[in-house]
Amino acid sequence: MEAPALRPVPKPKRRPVRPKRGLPEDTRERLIAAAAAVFNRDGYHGTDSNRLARAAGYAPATFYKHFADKRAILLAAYESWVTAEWRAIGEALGAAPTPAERAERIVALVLEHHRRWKGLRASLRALVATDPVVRRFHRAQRTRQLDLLAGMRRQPRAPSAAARVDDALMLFALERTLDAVAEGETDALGLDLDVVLERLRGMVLASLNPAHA
Amino acid sequence: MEAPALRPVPKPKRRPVRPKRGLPEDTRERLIAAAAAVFNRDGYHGTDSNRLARAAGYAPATFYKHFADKRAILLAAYESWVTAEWRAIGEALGAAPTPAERAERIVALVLEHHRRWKGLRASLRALVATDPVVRRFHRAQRTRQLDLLAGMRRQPRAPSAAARVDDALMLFALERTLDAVAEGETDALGLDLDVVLERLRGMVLASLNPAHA
Amino acid sequence: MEAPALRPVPKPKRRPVRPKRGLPEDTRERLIAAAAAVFNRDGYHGTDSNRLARAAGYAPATFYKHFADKRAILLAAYESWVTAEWRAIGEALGAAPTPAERAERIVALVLEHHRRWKGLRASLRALVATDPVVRRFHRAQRTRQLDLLAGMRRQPRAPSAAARVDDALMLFALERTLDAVAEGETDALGLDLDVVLERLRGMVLASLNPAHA
Amino acid sequence: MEAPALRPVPKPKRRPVRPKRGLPEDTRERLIAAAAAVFNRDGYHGTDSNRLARAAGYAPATFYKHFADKRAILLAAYESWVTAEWRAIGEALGAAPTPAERAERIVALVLEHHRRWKGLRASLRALVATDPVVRRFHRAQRTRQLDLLAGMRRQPRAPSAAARVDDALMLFALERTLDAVAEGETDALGLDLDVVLERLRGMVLASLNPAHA
DNA sequence: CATGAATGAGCCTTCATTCAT
DNA sequence: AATGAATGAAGGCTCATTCAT
Repeated sequence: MEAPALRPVPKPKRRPVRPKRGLPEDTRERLIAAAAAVFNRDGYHGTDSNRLARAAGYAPATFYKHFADKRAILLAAYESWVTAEWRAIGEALGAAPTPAERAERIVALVLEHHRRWKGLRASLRALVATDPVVRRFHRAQRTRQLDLLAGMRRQPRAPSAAARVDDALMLFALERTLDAVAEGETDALGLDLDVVLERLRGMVLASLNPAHA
Repeated sequence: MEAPALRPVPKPKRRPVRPKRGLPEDTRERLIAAAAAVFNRDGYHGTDSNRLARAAGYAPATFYKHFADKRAILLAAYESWVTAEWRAIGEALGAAPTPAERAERIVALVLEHHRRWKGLRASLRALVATDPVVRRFHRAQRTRQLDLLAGMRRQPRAPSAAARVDDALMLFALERTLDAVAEGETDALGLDLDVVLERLRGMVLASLNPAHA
Repeated sequence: MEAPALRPVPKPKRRPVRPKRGLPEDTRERLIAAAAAVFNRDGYHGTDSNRLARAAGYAPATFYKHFADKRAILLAAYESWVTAEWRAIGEALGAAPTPAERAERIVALVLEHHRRWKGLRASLRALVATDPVVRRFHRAQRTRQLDLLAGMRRQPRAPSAAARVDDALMLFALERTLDAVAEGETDALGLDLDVVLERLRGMVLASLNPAHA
Repeated sequence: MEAPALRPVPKPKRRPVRPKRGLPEDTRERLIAAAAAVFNRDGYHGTDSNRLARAAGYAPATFYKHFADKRAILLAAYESWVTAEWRAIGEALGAAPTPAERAERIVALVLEHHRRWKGLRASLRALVATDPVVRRFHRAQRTRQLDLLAGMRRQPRAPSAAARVDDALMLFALERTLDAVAEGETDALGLDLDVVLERLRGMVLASLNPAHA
């Protein structure tokens, strides 16, 4: 599936132009895009399916023609989000020749993504913590992410168990820290952003380039 | 405030004995303990205030005599949880002579706590992500935690900005990883638990003992 | 259970006096009485649980404190109805010395009941036809009714299979015909009410007094 | 109007072949046949007009090109049902020389019809009880049925009021009892089917042949 | 201090029906 | 003639919270 445009819309509130009678796929993508924006702004527990439909310019019933329930659209929005992030990283890496540059790009892009989708990520974490289905989905993404990371490494020899642990721990730390940065937690703790990012770049580089470690 | 007994109760469901008319402070603590247990089992959004009250043996209205709202009791349970964890760590450290032993104790204790209070922590993360008041409270705890950690270090010279960043990053990584362990995420990813814990011990030791790094 | 007052209330529509804070049993009976009246007036599919609650002077949530769903209150109303009818018949029979008088009383009382609760009975039939749980309940009532009828007979010797069939067929015919009378179907067909009732009395009498047949 | 094929279809669920663009009359009959089958299976309140249309291989809007609303198609299905039953009875009577054989045929055929269209009849009863328009329609059918029955009698002398009452009561009893048989109510009451049918045959015979009574 | 019956607002979901193609 | 995406109104049910006792 092509990822729908994941850009936060600036509080539509009033009904946007009615996109009456579009292709189902377009409707679905409009719903996903609107839901991502609304979740990002109001949180999963802060909206309801009627509002999600209205935000995309549709009536309540239209929502249920495309998604079984609120959770289903959250998963769809999550998938879009992951796809968009990975595509961005993939593109950036193609243009970065040295491992150091790649590490820098990764940190920068992930931070940007976490910043832009701060609220959506928060809702996601809330549901991963709470909802078994969302948790399953989340773990599948994580597995793919680990595999991708293994493939990025310079000398992909037989991947040792320890290497996979290191990758996973790096991902946990990277993600958790950049969420903290995005949400202002590091600021609140008085941490210097440049130092934080420098450390993260080091972590990512060490992970991509384990020979030098 | 003394932390109330934070032990997960195994599905009370049936009304416990009514402690009718005790000291207000006792009532409050019973409510907190019951709420912690119920949040841990069913999640914050998985219960309601009536059930919290009943789980402690009180009527709905009694709940509101002691807490302004549902969030307030979550915060109280959170505070209890943090207090209990820190007290346990403090006690354990007193009995651990070498930095390596201290690191080991810390990892073991935090893991045990995260395992036991898996559900409560999940709810907490959900609300930190969502609710500004909970977030503020959470940051205050984090600040205290950072200060505590700085105090634990062998040579508490002038704490550099970089050192505080390292501490914070270590805490993020430790906490995030042990949540993953507690929730079975590392198992699902096929990671070897011993290796994971070994790495974490290394991280904590390096943090306690920066001179050796 | 004492049967609540089953008297059709004349269109309350506007909220009656709030019976705030009564005994649960009183509330339950008020809800049942109001539901019986509303079902009788608007039909089962013509109301909703919110309206049933309001008709009894309560808020929607109160309804669900006493009944699991709309069907549950229909069953309760049905039970009240049956209980009331049987009690009336029992009382009338006590005062009727001869079988002929008893037959007359039975026909008259059942007709009166069917007339008064025409709409409720219609809803009941609709649900018996449609809902397995209501059907089960209905059959249980019918069984009791058959047993009662057998007990009324003059010489209760070994009840033959054929006698039970005759009783059942009599009940089917009596009930169906009196529903037709109550709903105006016999009028619409141009049938003479006196003749209809005369025939029914004959049927009932033959059933009570099989020796003479 | 020719009665459309009234045969219970075994759970179409998946869209049947699209008969796109046929004669309007064909479309109408396909819709009626599908609706009869679906009402019979799921009940009037257990489906919606979209499903009825899809079951016949059409789109929702097509339904409303042929029927004013959901009730209209129920009435059409009802009419088909009655027509089919009467035709079957008419045919069977032509081949039955003696009154006793005729009575037997009538009971057997009506039972078969009630068994096959159990669910449709249940919905019908529900709506007759509830909806004035359906009730009117139902009474018109009943009047025709009474007239037919009067015509069947051996010596159609001046039809007395009492005779018409007897006919109507017989019809009520026959129909009600055979519904009970079809729905398993008589089984649930432990009634012997042979005895029940024997009694009904006697009733019908007495009605056809009043001179012998 | 504790009660528990009662609540209003609102969420999730469905359905009979329409309209632009 | 047929379509099918779209809909507004409403129904069933829950929950955080209150108030008379």
